[in-house]
Amino acid sequence: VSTGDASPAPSDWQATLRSRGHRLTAQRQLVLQAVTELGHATPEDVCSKVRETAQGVNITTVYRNLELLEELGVVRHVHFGHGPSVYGLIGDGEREYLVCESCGKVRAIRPEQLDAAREAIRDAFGYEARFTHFPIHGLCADCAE
Amino acid sequence: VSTGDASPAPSDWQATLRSRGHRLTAQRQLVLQAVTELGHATPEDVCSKVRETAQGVNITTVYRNLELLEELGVVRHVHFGHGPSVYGLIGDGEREYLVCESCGKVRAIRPEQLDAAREAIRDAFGYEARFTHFPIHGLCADCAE
DNA sequence: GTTGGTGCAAAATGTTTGCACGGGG
DNA sequence: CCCCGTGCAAACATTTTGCACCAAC
Repeated sequence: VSTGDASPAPSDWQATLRSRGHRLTAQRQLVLQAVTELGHATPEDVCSKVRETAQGVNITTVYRNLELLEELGVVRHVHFGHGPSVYGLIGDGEREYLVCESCGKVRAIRPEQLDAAREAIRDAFGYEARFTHFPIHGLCADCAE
Repeated sequence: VSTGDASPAPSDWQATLRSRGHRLTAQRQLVLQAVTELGHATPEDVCSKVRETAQGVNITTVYRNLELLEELGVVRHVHFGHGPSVYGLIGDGEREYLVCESCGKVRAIRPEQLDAAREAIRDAFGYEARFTHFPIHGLCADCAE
């Protein structure tokens, strides 16, 4: 392979799809394209984006395709607060998140930046912490003053 | 005062309630009693428990009283996963939580047990992390093997 | 031509709101 | 006797499910 990437290559997901007996549909491609272009998006956001290209697409289809793409390891969802899930590309690696409880600002970081914290948690509790699905909540530097 | 407690004393919330123009009702007391007895409970759980004593109580009333008791600093809610919020007493101090993504087990810990992790996060990002509202997710020792 | 995918409607789930009545202070 | 709290119904927001039809392969 030319890329040293651990996650599926940009079009490899289509092969995985097929090997599992799934089909390649326009909606499926549009949902992935929407997530790619939007960066972080709710199912509602994705649906709106998809409809710019294909009018009749139903939100149900968006939910079903986001779920499938997540199973394939192409996208993942995060819970930033009380609202809807937010989907994003995995692409060149996972991200973990810091969310400020006061100003709501979200900061995406690379997992290795949290290794010290993860180690402290592992040492104390034997837990291997992951902040990809539920982010770290707290007060950011600006709000903590 | 006889207790050195930072949070309101066991019956002090009633005074705070009154000072804010609220009233002491049977439902209000029963909701708090239910949370106390259940330890960790969803609004649905609390409602069922309350109905063991007073049949006609509506879940709306439970939601409204949980919200009020939270404003008063008597209870708080946590999000353990995709389901409903879970309420608990604050009583003798806050708790923070570790939730295993694999087996679903929840471990409650005292905030100071996470001080090393909190310090690592503060050093790296200037964030003051709180795991009271959204817990730490990951793999517990048993599931990480 | 199979059988998986889609659209639509409806249900399920968790929570909030509007409103008239009743009870706490 | 005022007005906060309650019960009830309905709305709301997010996600899931059932089913007939359509389209990918």
